[in-house]
Formats: sequence, structure tokens, C-alpha cells
Amino acid sequence: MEHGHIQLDGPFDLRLTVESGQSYLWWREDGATYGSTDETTRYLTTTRATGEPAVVRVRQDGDSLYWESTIDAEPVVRRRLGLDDDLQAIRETVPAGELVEEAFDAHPGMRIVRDPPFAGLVSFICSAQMRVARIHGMQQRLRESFGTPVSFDGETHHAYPTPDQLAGASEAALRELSLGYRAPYVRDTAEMVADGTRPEEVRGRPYEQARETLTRYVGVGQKVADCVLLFSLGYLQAVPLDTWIRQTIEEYYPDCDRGNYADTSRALRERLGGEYAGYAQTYIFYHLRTGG
DNA sequence: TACCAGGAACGGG
DNA sequence: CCCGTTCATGGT
Repeated sequence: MEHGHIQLDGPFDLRLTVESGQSYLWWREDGATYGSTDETTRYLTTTRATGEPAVVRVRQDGDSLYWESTIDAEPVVRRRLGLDDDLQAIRETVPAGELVEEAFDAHPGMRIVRDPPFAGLVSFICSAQMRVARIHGMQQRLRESFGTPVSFDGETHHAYPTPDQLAGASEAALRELSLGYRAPYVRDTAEMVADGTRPEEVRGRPYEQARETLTRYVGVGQKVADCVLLFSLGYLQAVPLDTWIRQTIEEYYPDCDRGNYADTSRALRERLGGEYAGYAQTYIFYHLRTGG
């Protein structure tokens, strides 16, 4: 087993980052989903950064982030958890406003994750009309039912399924995992990716064009496409318009409501400073969802 | 029991 | 393009 230590640069909160509803691909080693954590709480995820499936385990103690893995995982950990993001510089690009100031102040150290693109795509297809805890449960079951087993620290975990593994799943088998009407969406999208249309191919394209391209996948509308761009592909300007943000627009930014998704999202994006608007959106989302 | 959850596909106007 | 309806499922 390989292991290492990362000296954290700037505010970082592991629990906040992986449990704030951005990613459904991390789980707590003790099996608990939510609740207080301490310096012994460890989170796991899987990756294929080196081609072969690998398990990664992390633990935060103050300014230190410790990792253990079947591979040399430091680059993966840095990218997946947004450790190289300069939170202060990002915040300075967001125009001051009562709500954004309050949200940033209330949750110091929350970073934007970078989920593996296919896993991010599937998990946000699953997110439609579903609560955070259940989306998380679906991804756990997808791993355990279809993913490749990986031995790590005396236990067997399962990597997130590949496009081929999910494309080979029957709709009935996916429904047994309580995916509901999302089952055929996941299966059909997995088949598209397995056939060679990979979500990461939109990298480098202009943001709105990238979003439209992602909506070609089954079960992917503009909101889910925005989540994939923001939480997987590093488009930090992406502003997903979910039910919480729509309510925020109604109360705090009514002039940004342009009657349709694309124009409203663009107006709010510009209001939140453009380049890192997705960061501000994520703070606002989490702040409101936790009763702020 | 009725309502809701980080929506999307579909059909009709 | 815009709108209403339908779609599973489990928790409250």
C-alpha cells in the first residue's frame, strides 16, 4: 500500500467538500453518511487514473491531508478535491452580496470536486428528482453490483463501473437498484459512452456549447449537463439551475429570471462574477440546503 | 395520505 | 419555443 501526506494550502474542509451534494462517489469508512467527523474519519473513493481500478482513502487532520491507496494517488487526490484552487482569489472575483458573503463565511474550506467524467455523468443522471442520500446509495449499489473488485487494506471494495460494465447491464437489473425511471437513461447513456462518445471530449469547447453537447446523452438536460461540467470537467463558471437556485433567483436575483434556462443561467452567471460563478452557486446551494 | 426530492422526455399548442 | 403531464421510489 502506498501512502503520502499533502500539506494543505489555504482553507480546506474534507467533510464539507465530499458531503455537500457535489459528489456521490465518496463514502465514509465507518459506513455513516452524515454527522460530525474528527481527525480519524476516513473517506474512500475509486479511480482509474492509471487505467486499472484503484481505491483511494483520505483523512484530514488540520492542515494535513493523509492519503493511502493501491497507487501513487497524490495527483488524483489533488485534482479530485480541488486542492489547487485558490479560494481567496476565487472569492474575490465574486461581486459582494449579502447572500454570497454569508454563504462563503458559513462554510470555510469547501472546494469544488472533480469527479471522474463517466461516474459524474451517471451519478447526476441518477440525481433527477431524488434526495442526496438516495443518490449516494444508488452509486454504492452500482459499484457493488457492476464494478470491478479491488483489494485494499484487507478488504474488498468495488471500483465505479466502466461504460462497458454499465452498458451490459439490463434495465431490470438497474431497476432492482432502485434507479426507477432513470434505469434506461443510465443504460442508454452508458452504451453511448461505451460506443465512443466520451463526456470528457467536450473539454476545451466554449462553455455553453459544451453544455448543449452533453444534453445529447439520454437523461441529461441542461441542469444535469451543468453539474457534469462543474463537478467533473472543471468548468467553474457553470451555474446549474436546480430547484434551490431557482428559489434563490426568485428571492435575491429576480431580475436574472429571463424565462428560460439558458438566458437565466447566463444572467446569474454574470451576476456572480462569471469565471467562478459555479463556485458561488455551490456555496449558495449548500448554505440554503443546510438551513442558512 | 399526500407530498416531495440538486429533472428529463414527451406530446401538443 | 413553451407548456403540462408523466415517470419510480422511499421518506415524512
